[in-house]
Amino acid sequence: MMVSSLSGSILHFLPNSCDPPYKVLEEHPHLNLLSKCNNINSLRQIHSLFIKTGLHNTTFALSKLIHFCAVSPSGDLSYALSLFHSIQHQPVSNPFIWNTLIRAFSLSLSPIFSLQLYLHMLHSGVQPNSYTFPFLFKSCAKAKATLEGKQLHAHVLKLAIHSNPHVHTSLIHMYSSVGQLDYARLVFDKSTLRDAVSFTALITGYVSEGYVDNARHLFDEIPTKDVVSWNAMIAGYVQSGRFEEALACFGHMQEAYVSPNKSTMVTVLSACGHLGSLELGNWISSWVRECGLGSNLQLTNALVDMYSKCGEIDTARELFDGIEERDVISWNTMIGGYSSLGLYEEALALFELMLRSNVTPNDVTFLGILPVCACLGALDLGKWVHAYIDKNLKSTNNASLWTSLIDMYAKCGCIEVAEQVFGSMHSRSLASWNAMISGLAMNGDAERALGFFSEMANEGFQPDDITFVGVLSACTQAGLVDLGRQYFSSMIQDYRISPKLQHYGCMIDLLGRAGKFEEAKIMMRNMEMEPDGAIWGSLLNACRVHGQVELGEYVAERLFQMEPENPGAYVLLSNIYAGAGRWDDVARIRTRLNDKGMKKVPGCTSIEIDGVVHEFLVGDKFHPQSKSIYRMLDEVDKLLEESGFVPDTSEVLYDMDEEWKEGALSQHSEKLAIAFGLISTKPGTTIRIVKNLRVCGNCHSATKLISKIFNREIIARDRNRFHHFKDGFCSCDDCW
DNA sequence: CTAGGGTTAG
Repeated sequence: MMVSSLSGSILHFLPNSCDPPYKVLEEHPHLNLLSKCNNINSLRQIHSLFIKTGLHNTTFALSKLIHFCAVSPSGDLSYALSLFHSIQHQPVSNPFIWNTLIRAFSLSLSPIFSLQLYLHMLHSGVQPNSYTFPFLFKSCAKAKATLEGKQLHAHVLKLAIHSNPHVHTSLIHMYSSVGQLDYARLVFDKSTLRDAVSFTALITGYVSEGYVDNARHLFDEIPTKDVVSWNAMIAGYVQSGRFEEALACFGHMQEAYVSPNKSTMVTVLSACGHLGSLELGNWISSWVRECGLGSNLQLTNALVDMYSKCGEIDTARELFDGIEERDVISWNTMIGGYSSLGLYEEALALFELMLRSNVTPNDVTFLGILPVCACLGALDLGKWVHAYIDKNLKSTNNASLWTSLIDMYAKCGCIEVAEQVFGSMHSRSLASWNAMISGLAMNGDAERALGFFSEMANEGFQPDDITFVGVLSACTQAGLVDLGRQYFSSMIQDYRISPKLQHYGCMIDLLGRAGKFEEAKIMMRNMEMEPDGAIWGSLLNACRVHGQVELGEYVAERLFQMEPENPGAYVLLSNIYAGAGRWDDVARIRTRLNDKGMKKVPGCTSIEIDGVVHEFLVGDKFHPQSKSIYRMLDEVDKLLEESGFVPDTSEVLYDMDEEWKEGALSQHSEKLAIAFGLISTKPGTTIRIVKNLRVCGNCHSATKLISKIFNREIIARDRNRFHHFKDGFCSCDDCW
């Protein structure tokens, strides 16, 4: 919208005064009623009283009414407007009323309307004053109406009110928040007004454009820094992710004897959470109690966030439970806290409670819940979330929400749906490309993962370290040694990304599985950092695949030292011995494991039926439908036998890794889950299961056959990848 | 009678 240029006639217009003097009216008894009015209904009553007594004919009384419903939080802007229109028949020459309505729109969801009102004001011949412009500039800032803001700037200059401090600062603020730093700076530099307020307006502009160091220089120039300017600087560091500096700034603030307030603490708590500074967090917590601010919602939310980020989830929950009226941020913070600590059940339980409490979830809620769906393989819930987003949050610009959906579908094995979501995104982010690439890789489609990588480059996206984790893992899953090497060196040379542990992990896994042990060892020696347990672990797994007993023993010893509490290395080494037929050594390792009191993580498979997640352990008889499950299992085994399937008993020991020895092969958790899936879903439905460990060789062969016999697609997610079983084949080509 | 800068979840 363009504001017509201010004509001379309007500038020189002198409003007529048709109201009786204010003083007389101020003493009118009914006017005092407004000060006690606290809701729209009593306002209506007062309004009717005004009509009865004839007060409604005075602009002064109406302006009081309008002010109440336009600005008070319990007011009603449309009521204010109808009051305003009721006095349209006579010229509203009182700028106060116009200003009030312009202010009301600047606070509303459609601030741009205040500009329309401003135009209307000009056409009615009312001269804007120094009160009008701060509201207008706030609206321009909110609506990012740069062009209109510049025109209004011209009006300010014509009216010669640019040296008014309020007008001046709101102008700087407007240019700052639409990203026009040069103009903000120009306004600032042209004026002699250099108080903390105008400095701060400029500082936040620099911060939001990412120039936190420039902001700091300005900050240092402020003659007398007040709380707000300190808060702005601390928040600037927090927004730039420079949390240590935020805390240092907070320290300087205290040295300068400026007392912090609520906002200071809210901001500092956010930094504490990111840095895990529990000590400072606790100190602020007692500050909050001492100041009697324990019931302040913003502060409590910030404390909940800080505690959960510091891992003190129970303290966080206690605070959360103590909140009288939780807002959506309280819920999101708590759910996100559980989610990021891997406490999935708790996160889901709280989400359910949130919905039952009739709190409307928003995009941030789902950013906490979708990773839970992804980790648990809870596809039904994930689909529900997707439908909810489509229905209620369709217009969200939040690219990370769509990315979370892509990730969820990919991790639930629905790579086609993930791709549909990706295709429907309005503006793709780097993260969404990354999610697609690693999603395709983990679903065993290396070729398309690499295809997406080149496509993304064509669309002008610069890959980052996470992209390359996806690309390299695609190579690893598919055993593409040469390509993997090429991408690895291209990452370093062409993209100047220095490899991290995860990249080395992929490469060593890739080389080891291809039997290139020498090359893997050289790479491990040349790494800039110490290889971690995961890297030694993948080398040990490679030793298992290639029957490398001697190297395996060496690698296992390293792992025993590095991670004495991790039974994984013992299990893998015993597998290596079993594979070589060295049963005495198998027994020796098992004794060693038992002596240490370590237990193998039990194999556990889950399957979601109608939104409920059912978990199975080896030989598990706890399920309410246990009897029918075992009846189905017998039938499965019978059919397997009839089609010539011979259980590989050597694998019982060989694969102790996965299910130890306590259960018969046919009672492995994945088979229980599949049997349950067969009796609980309609024929032909895809069965999806999630296993916490790698799938065992015997079950893998059995599942391939089951997919053919029962004509079912079975999608199994194990610890690191997917197996799509169909017609007797698996997408992994029997290599995992 | 109104007015300027900072403030929580990802």
